[in-house]
Amino acid sequence: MSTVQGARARARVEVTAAIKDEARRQLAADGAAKLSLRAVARELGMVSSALYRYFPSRDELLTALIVDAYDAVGEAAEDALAKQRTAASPTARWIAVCRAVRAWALAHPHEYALIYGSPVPGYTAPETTNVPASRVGLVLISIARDAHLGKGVAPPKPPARLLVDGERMAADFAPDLPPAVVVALVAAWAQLFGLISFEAFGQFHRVVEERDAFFAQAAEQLARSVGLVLPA
Amino acid sequence: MSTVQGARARARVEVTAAIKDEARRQLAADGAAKLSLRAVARELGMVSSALYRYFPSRDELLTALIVDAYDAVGEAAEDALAKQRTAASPTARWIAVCRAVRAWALAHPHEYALIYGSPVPGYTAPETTNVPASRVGLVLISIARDAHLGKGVAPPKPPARLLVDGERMAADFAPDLPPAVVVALVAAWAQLFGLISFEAFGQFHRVVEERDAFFAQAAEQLARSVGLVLPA
DNA sequence: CATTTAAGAGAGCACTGCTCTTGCTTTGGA
DNA sequence: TCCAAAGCAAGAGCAGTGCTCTCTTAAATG
Repeated sequence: MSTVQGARARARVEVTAAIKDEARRQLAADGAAKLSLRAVARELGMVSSALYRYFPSRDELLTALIVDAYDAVGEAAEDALAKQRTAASPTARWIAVCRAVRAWALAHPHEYALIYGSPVPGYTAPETTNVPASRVGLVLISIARDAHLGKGVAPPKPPARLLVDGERMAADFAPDLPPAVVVALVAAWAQLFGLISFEAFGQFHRVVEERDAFFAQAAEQLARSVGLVLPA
Repeated sequence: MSTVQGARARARVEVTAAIKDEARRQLAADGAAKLSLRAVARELGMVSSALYRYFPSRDELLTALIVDAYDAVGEAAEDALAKQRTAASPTARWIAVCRAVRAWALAHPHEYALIYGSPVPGYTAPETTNVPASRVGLVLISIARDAHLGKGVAPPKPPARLLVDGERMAADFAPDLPPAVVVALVAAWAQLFGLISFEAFGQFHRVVEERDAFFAQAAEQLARSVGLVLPA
């Protein structure tokens, strides 16, 4: 697919990309609330109505940016893992991935807010975001799987009803992981983004100063909570 | 203070309250992005320019709602603690407070998003929000203090630079707590809101179904991470 | 009672998302 | 090759927004 179609089609993907780029620029500068279709069009030298040939509404443009943002964090996480895949211990890999996600968030706070802050559009995230949204989670799962194939400290056993959830999730994502580990992983996943969100959204202002060290410490504790053993 | 001033002054506080109430209604209905000064004024039977006698801008109105929301969660947490103060173990109190905060968030998702989601206004939260914003944190600290005055499992020792942060925070909020515990508390605080935010913002959609049990399990793990011992 | 003060009403500015109609250009089939 | 069909840009226009003025009326103060 994407064979050499007519020049018209190529122009279309270029304009589409230009719109997204300019929108991302404005997003990074002023935040999602102030992203204006008219301003994007103005900056691109076209009239606002022309932009509707490419994105049927402002929310659709935002959705496109959301998908791109999910892919960007996901890629950051996957790259961090790839760089450490063979050498380091599972715990070191876990911490490296956590660090990478945090670094991306702090470097792109508005894009981060778009995906992990309050949902901006009419409350329902489109289905197209589901796959890119799970990339970071899958990276974390893969680290835990590698670790638990060897030895690993089992997390505390959850009650039976929760284990049902854990089994279903394990069936979907990691058939060889014990359900209790999957449950702990999901919790760690949410907690990781709690740490990052508080830092990115300014909740640590005048509270935590040594943020790198603080985050490293917390990421280590998260690794422990999913049963990864610490290097001596 | 607040002595019986003229009837005009009383009308002012009443109108101010009515504006905030209507704004809160619209916030709960459609979210912060769609909160409109003109719509609030319209609903109250006044003209939009009159509203500016009470709030100098839309952001100031939002700030007032933010302060109220912080106070509401804070009160929910304090009430939950008060109900269990004498009877239950520190761990049970911790979980009760966590549950109360979560319940408030799920009951008022838009107000929750206002304070723990992406920062809406021009990036700087006013200083007036600082005190109400710390109420939940103070409740968590007080539970840990009660527990650690007796016995408690010390969290892993952070590196020296981080301990400096911990000592400063301890000096501010809990002089009798070991710095390492304070550091762990702040991490648990952020992680708690990570769990709640993911649930409130729909990130657990089609992932976690047994959310009550899941949250209880995670809250228990958080208690453990700050050194609270579990009841046998 | 006179005067200062506060509040509401209304018009208006600059902006937004979005729709509709009007022309122009590229495209693909006869 | 020509011609209809489709894609695209432009412009006007609608309804809505935050916010700022001016004007008038009602209350509080001296």
